[in-house]
Parts: sequence; structure tokens; C-alpha cells
Amino acid sequence: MTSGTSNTIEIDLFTALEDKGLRKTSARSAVLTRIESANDAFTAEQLCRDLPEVGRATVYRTIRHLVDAGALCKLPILDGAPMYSIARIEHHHHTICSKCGAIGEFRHSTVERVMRSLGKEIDGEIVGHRMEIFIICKRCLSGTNDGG
Amino acid sequence: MTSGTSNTIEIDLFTALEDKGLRKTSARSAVLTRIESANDAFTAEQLCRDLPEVGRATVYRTIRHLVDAGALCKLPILDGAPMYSIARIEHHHHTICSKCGAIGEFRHSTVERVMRSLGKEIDGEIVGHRMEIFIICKRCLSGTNDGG
DNA sequence: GATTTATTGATACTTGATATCAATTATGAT
DNA sequence: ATCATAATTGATATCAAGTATCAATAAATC
Repeated sequence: MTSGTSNTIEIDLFTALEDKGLRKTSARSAVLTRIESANDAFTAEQLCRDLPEVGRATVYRTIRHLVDAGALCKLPILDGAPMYSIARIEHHHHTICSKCGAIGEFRHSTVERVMRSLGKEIDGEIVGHRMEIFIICKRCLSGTNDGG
Repeated sequence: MTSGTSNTIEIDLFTALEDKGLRKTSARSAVLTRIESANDAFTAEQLCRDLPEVGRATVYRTIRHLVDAGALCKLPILDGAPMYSIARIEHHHHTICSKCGAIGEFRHSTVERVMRSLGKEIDGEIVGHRMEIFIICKRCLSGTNDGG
């Protein structure tokens, strides 16, 4: 089952669970492998659909563990279920296409600098931030994005 | 019923519905008046609780109309129901207390400047953005925030 | 291999939100 | 003001996302 080849991200995910003292089970392996293979952000329900052999509760639990461990980031979606993406080491932000909902990533050092200067203005202790850029993506702009 | 005094925001909300060709009913008036009196962001369920005389469906429908009309902005909350705040003319962002969930507002011109410079990096047309700062608010830091 | 303990997953439930539709109410015409 | 018409309401049912329960099962340790 895990006789696979790629071992860069998978180890991260497994390690994340190990570090929490969680057992390595086949159900969890299935979920992690599925997540690993994801190129884009995904919803919990998508995983459930793709992994009918794994119980819904387990899918949700595993996702929660990973978010908890910081291995996944949970992206709130305005109308609909949250999406998840693998947390890279570098802090980053997301672009969301207002037409098709496609999620992309970007990094921008100025954003981080702004955060630091905001500390003075804001009442309370800053523990994190999130920035989302709403766009119309290239595919939607060009009209190539029909049904997929 | 609308023999009130304040007419700055209320009119905006009513106008928003009028402009959509919607009738002025007492149920809607109750919802708008309640929203108008809100100093902070609120959830749909909060309105329902505060307005037991108005049906849940109507509360939700009215909120949807207002968001639709651009009079309210809908704020996705990571774990929980979205919150709504009256859309001011000025663009602003939100602080969210990670402990108690309290939502505040802030404005920062640098954020807007960053947005402009991001335009070059991002594939697609930017149509909007949202920034959220996660904080531990003063009340939670000081321990004053017990149960309220 | 037996024991202990975490994990699983079918099911029931919770919550936020929407669809249905008969009863009601606002608006426009008379 | 009254009537007719069409929008609105709200009790209820339903839906969707997600969580709690708990007996059965599978990992890890000995």
C-alpha cells in the first residue's frame, strides 16, 4: 500500500500524525495518500467521495488532526464547505477565482511586513493572519473554462 | 414603527431593498432595524434569537437580499456560521479573536497599496480581497472575558 | 500470540441554511 | 376606501456539513 515512490510530502503528513502520538492505520494512510496526490485544494466531502472505503467520520477526523498539527491549512469558503490545502513551510496566501472557485497560492513579503506594522494599531496580540485575493482567473477571463 | 430618529444607515438598508423592487414589510423593517442597531458583526442565528417574532426563513432571506444588494458584507468564519456587517463605504478588514471569536475592524492604507503591487504577480484580474488578522483580544488577554 | 488501547465506521444527531406552500399582507387600480 | 393581484411570510420539511456515540476492530506492546 505504501510501497510507493514519492516520499517528500507523505512523510510530512505521516510525521505530523506520528508527532501527535497517533497510530498509523490503513484508513489514515489512504486519506494521507489521497491528500498527497491532490494538486489543488479539496473539500472533506471530496475525500469522502474519493475514498468510499474509508468512513466519513474517519476522513473528517484525519483532516482535523492534520489541521491541528499544522500540516493542512483550512480555507474558509464564502458559500460552501471549507477547503484544505497542504501547508507548505513558507507562509502564503490564496487567490480565489470568483467565477470558478479555483484556488491558487501566492507569497508576498510586503504582506508580512504590513503585518508587523499593524501590530501597533491593533488592540490585542496578533497570532496569525490570512489574506485572500479574489480574482477572475485566466481561464475564466479567456473563456476556456467551460465546464471543468 | 419607522417613526424613529436615526436615518443615516436605515435608509441605506431600506433603499437597498427598494432598489431591488422589494416591498417594505414589517418583518423586513424589524430585521433592518435590528441590523442597524448592531455595532458589531452578527450571525443570522443571532438575529433569529433577537427577533423571535420574525420567522427564521424571513431573517435568512432578508440577509441574503442585503448581501446581494451590497449593503451587508458576509464574513466567512473559519469554524462556524458566517458573520455579517454593514458595508461601509470605506474598505476595511477584520480582526478575529481566536479565543472568543469577537470581530473588530481596522483600516490600513498599506494593505491597499500592497494589493496594487500584487496585481503584477497574480495571474488573472483582481476583483477584491479580504484580510483577516487573528488576535487574542484585550479582554481575553486580561482574563476579563469569562463567560460573555 | 495475548493484552491493552486507539481506531474505526454505521448510525444518530446537531447546526446552519434552504425549499415548500397555504395563509397573509402590501401595493396599485378603481 | 375597497378590491384584486402578486409578493411575502413562516411553520414545516428538508438538505448539507460536520460531530458524538459506541460496539466491533485493528495496532502496538509485551
